[in-house]
Amino acid sequence: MTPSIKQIRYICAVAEHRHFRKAAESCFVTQSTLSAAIQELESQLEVVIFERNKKSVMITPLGEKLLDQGRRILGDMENFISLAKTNRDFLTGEIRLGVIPTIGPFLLPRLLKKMRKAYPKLGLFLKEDLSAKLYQQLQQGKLDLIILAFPYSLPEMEIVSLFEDDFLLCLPPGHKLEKAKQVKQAQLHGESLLLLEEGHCLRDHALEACKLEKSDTDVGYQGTSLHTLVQMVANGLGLTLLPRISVNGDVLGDTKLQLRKFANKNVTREIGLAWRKSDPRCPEYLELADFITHSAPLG
Amino acid sequence: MTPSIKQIRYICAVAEHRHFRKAAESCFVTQSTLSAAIQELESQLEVVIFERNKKSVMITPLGEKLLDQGRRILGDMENFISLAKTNRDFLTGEIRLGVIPTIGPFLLPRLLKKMRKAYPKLGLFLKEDLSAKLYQQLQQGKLDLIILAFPYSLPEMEIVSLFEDDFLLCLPPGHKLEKAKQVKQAQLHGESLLLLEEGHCLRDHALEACKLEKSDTDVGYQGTSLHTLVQMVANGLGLTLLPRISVNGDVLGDTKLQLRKFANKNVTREIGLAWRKSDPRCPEYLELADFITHSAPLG
DNA sequence: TGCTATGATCGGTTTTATCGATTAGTATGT
DNA sequence: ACATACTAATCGATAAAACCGATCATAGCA
Repeated sequence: MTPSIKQIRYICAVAEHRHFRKAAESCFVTQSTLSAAIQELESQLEVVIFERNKKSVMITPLGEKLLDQGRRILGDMENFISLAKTNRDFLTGEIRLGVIPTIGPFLLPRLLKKMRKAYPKLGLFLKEDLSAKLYQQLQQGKLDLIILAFPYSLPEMEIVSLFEDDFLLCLPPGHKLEKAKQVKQAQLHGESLLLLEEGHCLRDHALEACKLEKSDTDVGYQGTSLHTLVQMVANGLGLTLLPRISVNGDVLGDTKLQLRKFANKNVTREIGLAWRKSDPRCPEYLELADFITHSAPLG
Repeated sequence: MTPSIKQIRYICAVAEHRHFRKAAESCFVTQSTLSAAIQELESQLEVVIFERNKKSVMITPLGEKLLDQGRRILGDMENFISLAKTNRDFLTGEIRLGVIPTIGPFLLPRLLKKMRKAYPKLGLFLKEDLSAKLYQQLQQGKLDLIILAFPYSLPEMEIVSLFEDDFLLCLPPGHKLEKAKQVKQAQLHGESLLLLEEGHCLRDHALEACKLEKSDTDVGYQGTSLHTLVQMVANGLGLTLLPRISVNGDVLGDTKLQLRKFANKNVTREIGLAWRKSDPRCPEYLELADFITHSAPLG
């Protein structure tokens, strides 16, 4: 049997007041309650903590040791409570979050649901836009936090990495690359590679990841969103690269498109969180980053 | 409101198993009990520790911190219990204690009563004799512990001081020294000083304390006990020195004898506890010494 | 569409905590 | 010597809680 916090409290009170009735008062209970609790503790542990005399209360040597340890327990319990208190107002209020279109629709649905549970008092204002626009608004203080894909230059901003998001090759059924379990970057030369229109960082990251030049792509067709691109591929207009996060986010829908991993390493983009270096809520953002990393790495 | 140990236990169990039902089993309660307890904790602290999904249990960042602190509390509680366990068998069994006649009758009555309460499982076998005899028996292992007055030479023995016991001058009503509130050692010259018979260390300590030679005393009368000496003083045969411990122990009874303090410092004897250096129960004796010092310094 | 498994919830029962009143024992004052 | 004041322990009754078993709502899987 384990002693209760209350019992520890009681013995500490008696040690302090050296008087059962006064100790009981200080604990807001009657003397009988306190006496019974201490007797129960002593008999359960089979030790004598106090040597009661009708006129005075003495503490046994063993009692002194137990009291010392007991006070430590109470101290730790206070720490536990104040830990909860100080963190209670952590991640509350409102945060204005910007996300790029190639992340938002796939990451946010699950993430927001979890966040509502973990941080019920946190209000999130959301904005979806291209990296450059989000950066401007972050600078101006119109946003507090942005989720982007990196590498991307963000002077004056604090950046933490959330997780790696690897690219998958998306091709229509019957395509000549369908038989390969994995593809290599070099096999894309000469293929009609469909990408998002200018401004989307995904476009640059995909090209960089596949070691391709802009001239390698068929600029005749450009998608306005990943969903559009998928439809274009389904209609036989070419191939495209999809970030895993979008695949996990069901960007393919009920199309019959195929996906292939790259044999090469590091065909990825990095998803990260950024905020103004001067923002005092930095600790909260770090915790939020931790939360996202641990709760949503695979979309 | 303070969390209970049980609640801390429950959250640690859930963190360990990441599963409410299994955690509940490990705590020997039903899942409903555990769920309710954790919910109560979370709502009282106004924090979210676990993010429940029908399929998995996640721990919030704050939850991790609280769990860390919670484990500390549980650890401290275990220490508390084991502290009690290891000390439970401390000072149990039998101890053979020797005491000299000028201490025993005055110190033991109160002390033994307190010890019975503080160490109910400790049995004490008592022996009263002169210092030299006690020392011999301690050497031979016929005693475990002796209480003597010091200075006294005890080769091979461990000695700890318990408390100082000062001498008081005891005189009959009407004596010429009665008017003085305090007396000086020098005033005793020429007085008829009654002492215990040879062999009692009190005799030597009293002479030493008063800077007197043996020849200064009236060797015609010697008492066999302090009670005898008191009766002799009451009958006008002279003065005597009484240790305070005996006065507090009511050696005077209903006599009308007067007591005077000495103006000089250090007119005292030292009461101490001794045991064989080789005795493995040394830690227990040290604790016992501590107990005596704190519970019986003034008899 | 069932099937299984999870955590939350509800009603009833047992257990525990607490109180007020009383008792027994001790020191103090008359 | 006796009454008084104060102590901690004890007792019986009652209020509070802890706990269980059964059920429910929901999510994932076949």
